[in-house]
Amino acid sequence: MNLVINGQSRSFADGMNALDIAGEISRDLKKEALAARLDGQVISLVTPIEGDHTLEILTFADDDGRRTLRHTASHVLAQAVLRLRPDAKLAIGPAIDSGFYYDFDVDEPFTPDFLREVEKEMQKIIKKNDRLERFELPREEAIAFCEKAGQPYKVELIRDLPEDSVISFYRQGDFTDLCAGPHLPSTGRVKAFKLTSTAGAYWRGSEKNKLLQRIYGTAFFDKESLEEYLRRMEEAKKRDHRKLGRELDLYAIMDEGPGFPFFFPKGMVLRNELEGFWRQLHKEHGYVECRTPIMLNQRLWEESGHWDHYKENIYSTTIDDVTYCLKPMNCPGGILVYKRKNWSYREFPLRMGELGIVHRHELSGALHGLMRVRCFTQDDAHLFVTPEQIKEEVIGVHKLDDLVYKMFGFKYRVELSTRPENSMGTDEMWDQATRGLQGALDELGVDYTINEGDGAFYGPKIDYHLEDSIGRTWQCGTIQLDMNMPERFDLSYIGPDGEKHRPVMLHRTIYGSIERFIGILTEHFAGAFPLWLSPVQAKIMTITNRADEAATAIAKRLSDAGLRVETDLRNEKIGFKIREAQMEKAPYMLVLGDKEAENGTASVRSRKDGDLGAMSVDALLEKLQEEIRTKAL
RNA sequence: GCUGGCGUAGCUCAAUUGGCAGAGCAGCUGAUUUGUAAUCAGCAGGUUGCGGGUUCGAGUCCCAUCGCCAGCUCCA
Repeated sequence: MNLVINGQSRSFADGMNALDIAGEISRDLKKEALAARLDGQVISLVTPIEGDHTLEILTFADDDGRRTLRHTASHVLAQAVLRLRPDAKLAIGPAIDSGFYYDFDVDEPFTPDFLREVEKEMQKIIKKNDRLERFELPREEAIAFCEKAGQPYKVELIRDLPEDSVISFYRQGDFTDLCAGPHLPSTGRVKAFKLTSTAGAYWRGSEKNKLLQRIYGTAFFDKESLEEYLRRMEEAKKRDHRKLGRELDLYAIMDEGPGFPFFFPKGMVLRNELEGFWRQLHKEHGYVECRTPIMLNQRLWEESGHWDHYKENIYSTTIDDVTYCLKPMNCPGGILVYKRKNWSYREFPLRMGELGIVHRHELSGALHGLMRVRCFTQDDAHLFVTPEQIKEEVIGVHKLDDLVYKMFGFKYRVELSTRPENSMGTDEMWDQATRGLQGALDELGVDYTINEGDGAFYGPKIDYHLEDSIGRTWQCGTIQLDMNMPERFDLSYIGPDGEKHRPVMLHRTIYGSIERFIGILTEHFAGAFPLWLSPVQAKIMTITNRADEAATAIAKRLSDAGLRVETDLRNEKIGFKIREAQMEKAPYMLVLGDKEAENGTASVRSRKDGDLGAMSVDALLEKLQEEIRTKAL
């Protein structure tokens, strides 16, 4: 047979497997091989190959290679748990980005001590190095096999497979599991793993189903990589925005208001800078701004459909027999602003922004620092457009998102979410709206994944996800296409034909929520914000109190020029002052002693580059202002 | 909301089988006038989340409740 491997064509004997072939290429590759990709399909290293194909040997560096290793690790985990708890019922056990998990139905929840026992049992299984053998069964036999094994969840999984699907199992020693594969050739190839945590998880992800016990773990190709990963996770925890928010005196959430963040003076600087930039950017891109009340009567929310679809998340209060709702979204308010007058197509697209404060009663267990709160400010905007303008406007919003995220150095992931079950509107509207969003993404050549059934109740949406310090992703920007609200509120504009037409509404955010975005920013920069965002941009410190006057003068000069400065005139050693300023992550430290006081300079120290030497105040001011103007990272 | 874990000084953490609530940092006071990541000394700081209970005695054990953490669910 002829195989093209990494672009090179070679001949091998028919029936050889990828592991043998890797061995012929190099001894190292054979050691590192985890799976193979044959004509694009991932296969096991021990699957015999015949005929002419394109083959790739997959190592840990490849997503599918990594997944194969971790998937096998999850089987080893399940095997170990079954040995220790023979009555455990197996649910599912996939590889995930950070490792793997397995869900079990057990009477007693797992404890941390039990995890250590499971790890020991896994070591034994790995040491024994059992082969993983694949076999297939016809549907009815597969069901009978799982019923006999006392595995009802597996039976349910098989019943849900399409009639004609191949049902495969993997056996390793005393353990067999329903699984599509592929897997490593034997358990001994799982060399470096760790069980990291336990958690409850609902069967098939629905809270209506039984709560199962999940064990999370991770696995790497070698011990060093595993330890490196665990070390990195420890480091990342130091960047947790909840910790930095307190240490840097930016913001906090107190027991008195779960999910309702406080912003301290320094945190307010971040908010104000972000909002100021937002206003400037939107002005440049043809947006106008409005503000709508944070509380409006219940009738409005009934009319908009929020009462039916979102009631359990709405805070309300009744006064004078009228129920008022704290707005969970800005759109109905924006719609009232639109409806105040008649519109011509000539005024379209109408782009109306609002930094809107919304309240949502999120489940207590879902709250997470600034990332998920119960009160937040959306950098919202509603675009009222003609159907013909949809694509162009979506493209325009995407470009704004891209510009903002890139400016901060964020990588982002795009998802297109389609019609959910509990939704309003006709199939036709949804089709048209979804096609509109998809068409714009395709035209832009954006990579995106489709999230079936995850749209808003009034329309499909494009979501932008950003990562936190430990790799969890959070939705920030969103573009939602809405043909329902205009219908419900009977919105119209006058077209070129002089007739009334229905506008299409786009709801969109870029930061998503100022609070969440600040959380992400804090973690992204580990609290060392770029100069333009830094709460204190320059800290001016004296060596002796003979320099106090010069320090105060420089502080005034910089402050008058619009910079945020603080002075440290305390009678302390300069090393001590620098240490504090460095820990406060002040981007610039200006040291003033007798020399500087005499010749009117400042010794400049940068947070990241250390001592930069003496500079005149003019030169310094110019340098800082340039850095702020360009929003340098 | 659910499952599990955890709540001790502003922060990070101690406190033996139930037996006198403690340390470092931060804070305050005093001394020190110092050249690029910690000067020294002293003082103060607590209804151990809140409420019940068991006990001669509870930070420690039990119940309830609030909050936090991880995950699930949900979502900007």
